[in-house]
Amino acid sequence: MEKIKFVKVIINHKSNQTDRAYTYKIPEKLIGKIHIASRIIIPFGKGNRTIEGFVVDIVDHIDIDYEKVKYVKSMVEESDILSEELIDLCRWMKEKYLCKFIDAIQCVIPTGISLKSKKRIVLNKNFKEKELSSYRLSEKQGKIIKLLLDRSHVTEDFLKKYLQDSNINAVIKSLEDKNMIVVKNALKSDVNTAFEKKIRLLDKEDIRILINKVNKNAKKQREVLAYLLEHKEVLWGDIKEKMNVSLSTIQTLSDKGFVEMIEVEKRRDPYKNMDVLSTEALALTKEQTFTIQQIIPYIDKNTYKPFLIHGVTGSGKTEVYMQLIHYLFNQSKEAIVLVPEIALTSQMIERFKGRFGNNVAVLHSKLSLGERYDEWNRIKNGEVKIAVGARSAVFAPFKNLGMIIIDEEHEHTYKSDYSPKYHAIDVAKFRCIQNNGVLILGSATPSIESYQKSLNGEYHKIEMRSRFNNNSLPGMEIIDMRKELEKGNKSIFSACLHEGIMNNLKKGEQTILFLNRRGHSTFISCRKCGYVVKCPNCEISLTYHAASFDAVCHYCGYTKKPPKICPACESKYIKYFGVGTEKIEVMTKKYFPQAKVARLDLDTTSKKGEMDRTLDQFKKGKIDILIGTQMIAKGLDFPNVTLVGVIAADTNLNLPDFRANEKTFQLITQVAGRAGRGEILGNVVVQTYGPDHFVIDCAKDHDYKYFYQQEIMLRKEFFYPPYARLINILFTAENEAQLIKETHNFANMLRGKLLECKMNLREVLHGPHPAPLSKIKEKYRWQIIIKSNPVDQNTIKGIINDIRFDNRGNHFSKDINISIDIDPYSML
DNA sequence: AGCACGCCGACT
DNA sequence: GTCGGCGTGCTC
Repeated sequence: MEKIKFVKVIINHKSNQTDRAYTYKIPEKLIGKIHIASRIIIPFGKGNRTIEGFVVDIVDHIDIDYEKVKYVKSMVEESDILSEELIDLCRWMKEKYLCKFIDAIQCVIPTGISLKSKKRIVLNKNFKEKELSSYRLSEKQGKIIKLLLDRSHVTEDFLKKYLQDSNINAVIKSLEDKNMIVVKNALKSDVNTAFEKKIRLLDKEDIRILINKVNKNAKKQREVLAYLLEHKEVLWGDIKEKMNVSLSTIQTLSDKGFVEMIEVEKRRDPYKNMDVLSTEALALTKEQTFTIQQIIPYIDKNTYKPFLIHGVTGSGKTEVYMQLIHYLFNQSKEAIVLVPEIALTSQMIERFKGRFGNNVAVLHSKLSLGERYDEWNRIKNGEVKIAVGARSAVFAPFKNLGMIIIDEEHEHTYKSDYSPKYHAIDVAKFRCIQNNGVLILGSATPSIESYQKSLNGEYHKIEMRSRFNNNSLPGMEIIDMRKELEKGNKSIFSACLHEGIMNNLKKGEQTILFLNRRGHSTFISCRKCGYVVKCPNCEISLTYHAASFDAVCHYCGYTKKPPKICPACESKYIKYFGVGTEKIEVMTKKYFPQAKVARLDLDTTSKKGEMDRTLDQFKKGKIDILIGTQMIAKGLDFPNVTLVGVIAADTNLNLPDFRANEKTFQLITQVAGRAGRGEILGNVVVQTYGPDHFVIDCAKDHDYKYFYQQEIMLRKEFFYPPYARLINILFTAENEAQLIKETHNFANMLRGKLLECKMNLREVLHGPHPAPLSKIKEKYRWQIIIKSNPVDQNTIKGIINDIRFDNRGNHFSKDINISIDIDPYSML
């Protein structure tokens, strides 16, 4: 007799209490079919409701009561969406980020694919309409029955919308108890494979003879046959458009046995309308060749090897990436290319599609569920060899992964905001080790952590110092805005920047103005009593948007008209302070009425395609001055831009954030890189109130190394990463008093256990205290920050987990949400 | 998540 | 004395 085997299953419930592997028996019919990573359906709970689960292990014996163990019900039709490699990755993520196993799985599989139980409600066959009056029904019950008398069924989701109530379980149950309705449960995913019709010629006999068999009057049928003669098979959508035929024509031909209609899987292609310029490999500079030569041996060797390419903007990193990938192809291995965000993605995608055509799949959040799913499937099925995308593309399910490239590796977008708060570099490293792949991090301004690793040998460092056309880096001018004020210039433009813009307008060259704050005025305040207009849901000040005359909360979107009279002291001296991009736009139009001005920030790009439209206009020279936030700092490559103005370089410099210097240096360097990418030398004007700060100084001289030396000393002195490792535990709740109590409770337990481990409390534990954003969307936020020696972090993670789950009789209220961020990007 | 169990207030 | 409210605890 064959040994009965058991599977360990992670079930698809996002509850802390079900975050463990459940054991199931494998029914005979599934033995040999189920393997690790299979997606299966299992009965769960008292009513044996069916839910989705993922096999994480297969074992021979178990240590729980055999009778208690249930059988696996079936396998999901699309069962192999995960692989053993990815399950291992999830297990690692669970440990590393202290998240639930299922959260890690959700992160790795495409959104929308997981099965949700959807209730379908129909009338009970035994229920007679004429007896309706004999039931005493509540208003809601009556509404549901009335609805069901009109239609065959309703779904739970529909009912929720119809009754405008998300809590409808009770009312459904009550009708079920009265035997009036029947509830059917079905597991469904939000995203499905799309199909389309394909028409194919059945070549039984010579087609020319066939055509003559068709009635001469049936002109359309003959046309279709003639077309098919040439093309053999054709998609219904295509032929419909081209020849204006109706489905009945095809149906007739099919009935006659001339053609057949088959359903084929359809790939929704998000870029089908993109006309890409196909490119050939460019001739390489010496430096590029040298870079590639250093990496290729490791591709050949088939071992894990991480590289940091420190290359100035315009040094031609992308061409290096593409040629490396081309080399990888010869080894029939696949590559993932990560880019920070969507603004950058489109230029990168264009270049990759241009070079590699249909071998590229694209993954990012702006795609629809269906599009993303299909792109993911193209990767899964080996139809493509390259995945280009944002953070989550690091999970691309390639079978033979050879390389992961992370461009602009210092970008904060590689760190996830949602649980698990993973960092794409960590995940990429893990995947490359698993697959013996090459990891390539590229940046002009590497993160302090990465650069340190490249100095201590953990990463192989490669430098690219010269710009592609041998252009020099743009000249930087630092303007002390305090001196401007002394000279009587109260405008937001220094004399120097003003003159530069004027000159550019005369010469017909373009200008970019950068400010990292959107809106018109960043806060509204009473000059008499100091009252500041704040969001009632979030503890932050509202930003004034002049276009709509609204005061808007940038965290929750709360909007109201700004007060004309101070609500606190009833004075009329309400003033608008702080400058945002919207105000810059207004001022620019005022000072340079002859210029064509456009603005790019979150407010102007919320409409789909708006961003590409503006950038296209800019590219065509229809815009003289482009104003924007972060999103114009990165990647844009316009040769006619010869002047970049940084309106206020130090907005972030004085924030209580250990990464403030790093962020500022990176931002100035990046924005500066937008200037002088063409034939003409570029110029950058940086306005600041603190021109002596070493960050400004280093940025001016394009001196990353000196910046690094200064900054790493500060990190050491104040015990910050990479010398320390951070953990941020964020507690949120609506009830502030309870939140504070529970947070302190947690901190006390933590303190006790840390003492047991002989940790230096003063150094390690910070807080609890209100989070820098102490209230967002009606929820109060408190946090505990743990700063430790890198070697101690695992111990501390263990302690946190113990407190979270092992505290029987001392548990934390369900009303309090605990979110753990391991190695947070910043403390803000 | 969702379902059963169990303990308190409003009603027949 | 019972119906039903939802707080609590468990699901292989």
